[in-house]
Amino acid sequence: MAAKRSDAPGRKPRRAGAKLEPTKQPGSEPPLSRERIVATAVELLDAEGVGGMSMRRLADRLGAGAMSLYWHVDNKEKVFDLALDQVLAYREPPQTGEPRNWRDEVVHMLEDWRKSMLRHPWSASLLPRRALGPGILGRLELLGSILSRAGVADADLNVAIWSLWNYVMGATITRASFELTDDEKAAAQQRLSTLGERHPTIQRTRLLLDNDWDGTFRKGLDVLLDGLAGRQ
Amino acid sequence: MAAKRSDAPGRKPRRAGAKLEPTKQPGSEPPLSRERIVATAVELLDAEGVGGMSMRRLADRLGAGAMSLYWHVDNKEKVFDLALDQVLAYREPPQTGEPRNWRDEVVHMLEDWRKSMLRHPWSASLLPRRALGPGILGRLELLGSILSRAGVADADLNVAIWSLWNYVMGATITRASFELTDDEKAAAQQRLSTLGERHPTIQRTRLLLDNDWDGTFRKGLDVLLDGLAGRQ
DNA sequence: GATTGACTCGTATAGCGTACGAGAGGATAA
DNA sequence: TTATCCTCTCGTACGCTATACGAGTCAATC
Repeated sequence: MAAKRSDAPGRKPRRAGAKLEPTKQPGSEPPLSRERIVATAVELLDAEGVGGMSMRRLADRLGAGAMSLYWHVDNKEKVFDLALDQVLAYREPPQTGEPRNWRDEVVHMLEDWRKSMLRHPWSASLLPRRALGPGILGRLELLGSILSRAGVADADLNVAIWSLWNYVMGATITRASFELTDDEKAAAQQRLSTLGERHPTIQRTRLLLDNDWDGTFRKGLDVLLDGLAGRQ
Repeated sequence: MAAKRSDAPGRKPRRAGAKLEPTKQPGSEPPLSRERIVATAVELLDAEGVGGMSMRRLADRLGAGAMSLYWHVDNKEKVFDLALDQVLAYREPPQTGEPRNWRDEVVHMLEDWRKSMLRHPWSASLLPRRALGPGILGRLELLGSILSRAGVADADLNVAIWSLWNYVMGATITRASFELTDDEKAAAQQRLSTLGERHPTIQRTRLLLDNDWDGTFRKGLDVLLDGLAGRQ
């Protein structure tokens, strides 16, 4: 009887013996594993987007049967969670010795966060399903520790962390969802001039036509950090 | 031959004559229309969530065949877009005569925005698919005009608008995705204490256990507005 | 009366997530 | 050596999905 593999947290799924690989056909795939499934899911998501990621197609890419995946992973939702957390994890930079000031540190980490997500645009649309994996937790911890070292009082720390998180997530999701608009930009332009009298302000400032996403992100982040800095 | 109804922007789908209803069976449904489809989709989404909203079930609720919907609506994606924009539209308050200061105005509008979305939690997870419907555009215009009247220079206006938008969207999406956590809270608590040594800061500040979402939202918004105000 | 256009919907196709249970194959116990 | 067990794979099947296609209904118009 195939008892579903338990989900105990510390479990290592590798074979006990772990001598040499079972050597199926030479040139065949390595054995399935949660890690390989997640890595391949990220590839598939990158290539085909959220809609193109099906368990069958994922299994195909892995050279396995669709149902084999379910031994390693509860369900499709779980695959999404794992892929998302993997993408969001912070790979600490080599830590060049000089200690930056806290603002630069925060900006660097948050810009990296945003960049990581934009490199995998599907991650933005997956985010709304909560997934507090180790990757996200690691980022939050790092952010909190920087701010704390910078002198933010514990009583204000949660507000500071969540404000920055909210800003980054909102900016990234917005940016990612506006990604594929090139022919749509013409339509937006047209619609905007049509609706100009109803929307004079955003037409005047060309809000929807501004392309400097990175600059706008950075400037808004500065505004937020100004507000935080003024609080101490 | 059933030529698909065109999507020209100004079109009014109603019957030309529009005398009295075709009087099918007494007590039967009113005729299909885009408006009725969207309204019912919102109901269905409220009741069953994103996963429970299928074209068949929507058609059932409307007392129609599934394929009938496609005369009024391009595809399921479009239904989502329309439902989202409907929920996000700003129903201007009765406008009590006294003109508030700009900060209160901004806060009021943004809190209403957030509340509108949290009333329909699925809207947060739908947001990442861009949908620049009239509802969202109306909000953006209003926000821009308030800020402009408050003295924000045109050169800074886009950054201000996007910063606030980003913050609200991030906060709302985060909040909505953490919604259903009651038994999970125990798990989070446990995991947090287990991982306490790896995440000392967020454990100390009880980041994940803080329940005062509304207060945190408001405080963070104040931080951001402080930053904006200090810029003039 | 004939024609047209707006609208409804039955049927069918291709795909989906995943429950179920059989079975392969190595490890262990007898 | 044989029997048992555990881990892992996967073929089949079920119920569901979005939607393409085309036939059919009915009111308005010519």
